[in-house]
Amino acid sequence: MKSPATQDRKRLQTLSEFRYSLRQFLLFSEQRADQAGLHPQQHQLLLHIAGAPDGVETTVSYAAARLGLRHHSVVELSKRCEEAGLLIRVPHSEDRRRVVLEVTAMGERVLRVLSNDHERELGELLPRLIESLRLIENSRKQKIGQQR
Amino acid sequence: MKSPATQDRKRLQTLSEFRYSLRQFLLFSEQRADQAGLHPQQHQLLLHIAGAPDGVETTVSYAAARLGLRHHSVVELSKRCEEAGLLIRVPHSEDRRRVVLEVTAMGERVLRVLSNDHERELGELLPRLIESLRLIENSRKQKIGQQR
DNA sequence: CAATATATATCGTAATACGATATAATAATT
DNA sequence: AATTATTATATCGTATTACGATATATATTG
Repeated sequence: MKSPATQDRKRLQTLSEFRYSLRQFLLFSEQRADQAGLHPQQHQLLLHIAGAPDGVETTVSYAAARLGLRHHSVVELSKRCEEAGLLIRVPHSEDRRRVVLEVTAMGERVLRVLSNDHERELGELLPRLIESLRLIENSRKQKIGQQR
Repeated sequence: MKSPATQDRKRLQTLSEFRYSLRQFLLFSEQRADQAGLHPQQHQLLLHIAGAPDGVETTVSYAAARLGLRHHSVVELSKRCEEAGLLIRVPHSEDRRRVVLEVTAMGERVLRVLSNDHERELGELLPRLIESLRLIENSRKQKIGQQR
């Protein structure tokens, strides 16, 4: 059985590996967005609007929740997207406080390409990520077991 | 069999869900780092230094590669970390161009807490992430199948 | 109808990674 | 050994962008 110090080292190595894989994916994502002429956050916003669950109102607040940003950050982001012709900001028909975001035809075109790329890349990344996650789970359980 | 449009929608929904889970994890990570008194990037840097593979020289360049940043960004980041007492910058004994980064005892203490937290959180997130990835894989294969 | 809550918006600021560039040290080439 | 090329780190100014603080408008509740 390995010494606790060695085990801790291994656990850090696994976490580091996981973060590295994650970062690789995010880098890939950023690059593809750039190549498509979008900023990464613009891409994400489009995705969450076009990929909202059926029947959900895609308001600024909804997007903020999905992106993990404050709403006023999304106000700004969505305006930049509107300027870029990727989406339009439509006042809500009933509640006039709200603004509904809708992806334009052009936005959809770009998003389609990006989504295909991302699915492909995730397919490649999948084994690495799952392996890292599995290792993390194992070493955690092992550690907890020892504590008793 | 579902219409292509419906399928596309589903695929976007899955990708959106995946990004959401990912963002949740990253938010969690940021918050924990903050609570521990670190900036997120400081945490990541520590992790990649302390969690480097055995025998690797943890130079600025190494860290840059792992973090997916330009080296000069890591110069700045590592200096901020040094000021915060999280690591020290040691000139390489042989190659005097290089600077080796070493985590301090304090840095290790903080990192240990954060790593435990992250392992726990990843344990919770794991099923969601894997499920998303699996769905992405499936819909991708399905789509490719249809193209023939 | 007043009070409170919610949704979006504005503006100034701070953080930080980057590009362009510089300096130093090592390696390669002749 | 001298010259050139490459590698590693460093400096500095800049641009992006999300944020906090705050404001405004609308909706909801007592």
